[in-house]
Amino acid sequence: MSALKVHNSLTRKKEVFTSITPGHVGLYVCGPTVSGESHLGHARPFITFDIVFRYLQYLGYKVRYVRNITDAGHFEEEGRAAEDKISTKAILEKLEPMELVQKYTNLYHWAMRAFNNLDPSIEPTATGHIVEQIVMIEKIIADGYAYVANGSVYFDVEKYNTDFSAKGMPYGILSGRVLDEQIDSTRELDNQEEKRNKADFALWKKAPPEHIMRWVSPWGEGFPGWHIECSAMSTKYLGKEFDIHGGGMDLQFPHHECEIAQSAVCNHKIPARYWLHNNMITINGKKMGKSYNNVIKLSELFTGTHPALEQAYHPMVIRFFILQTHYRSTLDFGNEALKGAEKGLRRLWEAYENLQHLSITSDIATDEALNTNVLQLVADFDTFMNDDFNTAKVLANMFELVTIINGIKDKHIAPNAISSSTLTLLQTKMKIFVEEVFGLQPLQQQNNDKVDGVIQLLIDIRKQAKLRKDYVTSDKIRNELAGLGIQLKDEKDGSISYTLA
RNA sequence: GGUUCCGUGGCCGAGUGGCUAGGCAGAGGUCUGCAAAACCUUCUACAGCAGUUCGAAUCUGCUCGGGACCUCCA
Repeated sequence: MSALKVHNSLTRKKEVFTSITPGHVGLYVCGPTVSGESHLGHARPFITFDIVFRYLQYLGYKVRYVRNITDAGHFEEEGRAAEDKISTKAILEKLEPMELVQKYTNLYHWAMRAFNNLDPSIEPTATGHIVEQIVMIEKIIADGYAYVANGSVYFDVEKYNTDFSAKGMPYGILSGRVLDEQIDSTRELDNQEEKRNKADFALWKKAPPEHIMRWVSPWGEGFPGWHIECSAMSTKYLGKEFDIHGGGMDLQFPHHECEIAQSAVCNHKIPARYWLHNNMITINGKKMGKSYNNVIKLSELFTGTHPALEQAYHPMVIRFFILQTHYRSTLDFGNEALKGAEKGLRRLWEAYENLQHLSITSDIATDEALNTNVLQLVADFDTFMNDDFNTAKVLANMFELVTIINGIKDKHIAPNAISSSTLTLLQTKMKIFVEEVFGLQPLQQQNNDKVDGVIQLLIDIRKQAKLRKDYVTSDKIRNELAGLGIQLKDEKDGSISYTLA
């Protein structure tokens, strides 16, 4: 079997993946900031790296998957007036930050479960690691790469760049930026005057009196900077150097660049060997993001309650939609595309279920070419996934197999065209890739025995009506069941099956 | 302005030199009492121009168009 290759943003090349510790993989992915509800754009990295997590396990690795929750910082709740935060009301009327954080963490977990994303091995919170962050900042100050200014601490990017360029780790190594070029282009920010250099970034921010999230530190009351939590937590749980760091492309600069700088000072190494970045979901060609005011929240997506949505979309449709594209490409949202994904997924799933019920007794294939073709299509699942997780190509192969599966079921293809061992392999591999690697689930609920009994009864009545040529009755049964979302299908052999919408 | 990516048929998308992915939609057909489903066949492509090459969607240059990052952002 071919070796797994991944596109490493650090080297801008596709590289063979080898883990630091044989048999084990350390995977860190930047999780959500829980100051608001997750939207479709957020779904992409979590589904993308869920596939990475699942596939690495399929390859036999024991994976420690760390995905943080950012619950510290300068937060404002969506739609809540800013003055709430600085009010002097009784404590129960005030916005309690951990209450806000809890609310959105719960919503986030709800969405992750709906997508059938596996739980990460460790889900550390920034607020739970204030001490680790402070220790790390102290180390950076002690080494001379950070300075205190008016209760805040800033990272000295210029000094870092000078010293660490000599060690092969210039600031900008990940994003391909040259420090000198960007100094002029950095815009004005708050408290800019505290920084020695515009490119410097905060490790610790002094909390103004009205700020409600604050912790005691050697530099006074404040809260951690935007990048330090990931460095502190990835080091704690995965070590000074680990295998894969993932996240959205928009995090490449400055977030991941800053992480590298912080960790390099403390641990003398670039923290991760492979940096994987997923591309954005766009809407009308523009990135979905809160600054563009074009986000569709996951709850809106699942219920169809957003002006841009023509209908509700099942979480599995979203998952499938995302898998149809390679993770490094942008993916454009649209109702037509989502509806197409829904239909495609239904077709795939139905054939997948039918496949599990097929049986072939002969181990001699009567159609050698078809048999070979099936074996190749299945073998390529691994080949394509090993090529930087090309889920789109795997799905294309699956759909070619769908046609063959349906052909055998409908007897367009001879029952013994493929051998029983080929069928068994097909059944096994499809199950592994559809359910375990891709994490897909059926759109409809599992059939309930009682409901099934009722429907079978109606099917029998309809059959009898048809024999009498009483099409009024048979069509009534068919049409009214269809109205309830139950679709009857007359099979080639005269039997009738049904699907629930 | 700096860095960088992209432009594939009605829609979403795969694809880095030759073997025209795939899904959805459209058209015709088979099956069916009629449908649906399924299956078979089929129409729309590689932004434009020039170049390299026996041969380019794929390499090079230019033009046009769009995006991302440089600020919280998946």
